[in-house]
Amino acid sequence: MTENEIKISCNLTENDAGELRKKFPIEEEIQDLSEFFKVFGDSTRLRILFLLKEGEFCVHDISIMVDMNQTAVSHQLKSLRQARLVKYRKDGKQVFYSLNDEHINEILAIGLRHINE
Amino acid sequence: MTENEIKISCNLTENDAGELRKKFPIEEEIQDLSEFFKVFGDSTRLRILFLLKEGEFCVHDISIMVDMNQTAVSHQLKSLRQARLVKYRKDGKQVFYSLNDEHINEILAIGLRHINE
DNA sequence: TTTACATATGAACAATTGCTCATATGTTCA
DNA sequence: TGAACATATGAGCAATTGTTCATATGTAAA
Repeated sequence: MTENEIKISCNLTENDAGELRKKFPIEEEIQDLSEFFKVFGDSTRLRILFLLKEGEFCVHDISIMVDMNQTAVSHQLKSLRQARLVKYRKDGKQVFYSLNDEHINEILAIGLRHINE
Repeated sequence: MTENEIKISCNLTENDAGELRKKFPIEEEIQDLSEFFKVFGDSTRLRILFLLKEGEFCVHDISIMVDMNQTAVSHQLKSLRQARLVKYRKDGKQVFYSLNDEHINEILAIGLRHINE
C-alpha cells in the first residue's frame, strides 16, 4: 500500500477495489450465471436431469419416473429447455427429451462430491 | 423388451423403471444437492463468491465491492456459510471471509463456459 | 370426422426468498 | 465505563417460484 492510496477499510484501498473489479465478470454474465444455476436449485428438475443422464425419455415416462404429474413436468421441462440444458425430438404424439449439454454431468458430479464430503 | 414385461408408455417398462431407479441418488441427496445449487442461483451471492476467489475480505469490504449494504451481505454470507462454501476468521472487530471449497472455482468456470456458448 | 391420447400453457395460490429496518452482540479505544 | 465501530439477526414486506387446475394444441386411430 503506497502512501497516496485511500484506505476504504480493513485491507482494501481504492486502487485495490479498482483492480479487483476488472477481474470480475460483467453484470450481465453474473445475471445469466445465476439464472443458469437456479435451474439446478430445484429437486424436481434435478430428478429429471438425473433421469435424462440415462437416455432419452418421453414426457409421460419422465413424469412416472420423477413421480410428478404431467403438467408439473412440462413446466419444468420448459425451464430446462430455456436454460438450454435439454433438447427434444418430436415423434408422432410424443416428445422425447434428452440432455443437451456435456457440462451437466460434470456439474452434478461436483455437487454430489461437495455434499458428500 | 421381453414378453412378460408391462409397458408403462413410450419405451419404458416396469422392469426398466425399477432398474433405472437404482441408479438415482436417494431423495435426501437430491434435496441436499438442490439446496447446494440454490446458493449459486443468486447474483449477490455469485458476486461475493467471485470476489472471494481473489482472497480474504472483511464484511465491510465485501459490501463495498458487491455494492450492497452490510446487512444484506451478512445475510448472504450466512447462506454461504451454511452451504459450507465459505469459511471465516475473526480478528478483533472484524470477520474475514474466504472460500472454503476447491470445487467452487470449477463450478463457476463450467457455468461461465455454458452461458458463453 | 370424431374420439382418445400426448403434451403445452395460462391463471391462481401458497410457499419461499432477498432485501430493508431496527436492534442485538461483541470488540476496541478513549 | 462508555462511545464508536464491525458484524449478526429477527421481523416484515414485496417479488419470485413451483404446483395445480382448467384448457388449448396437435397427432393418430377408429
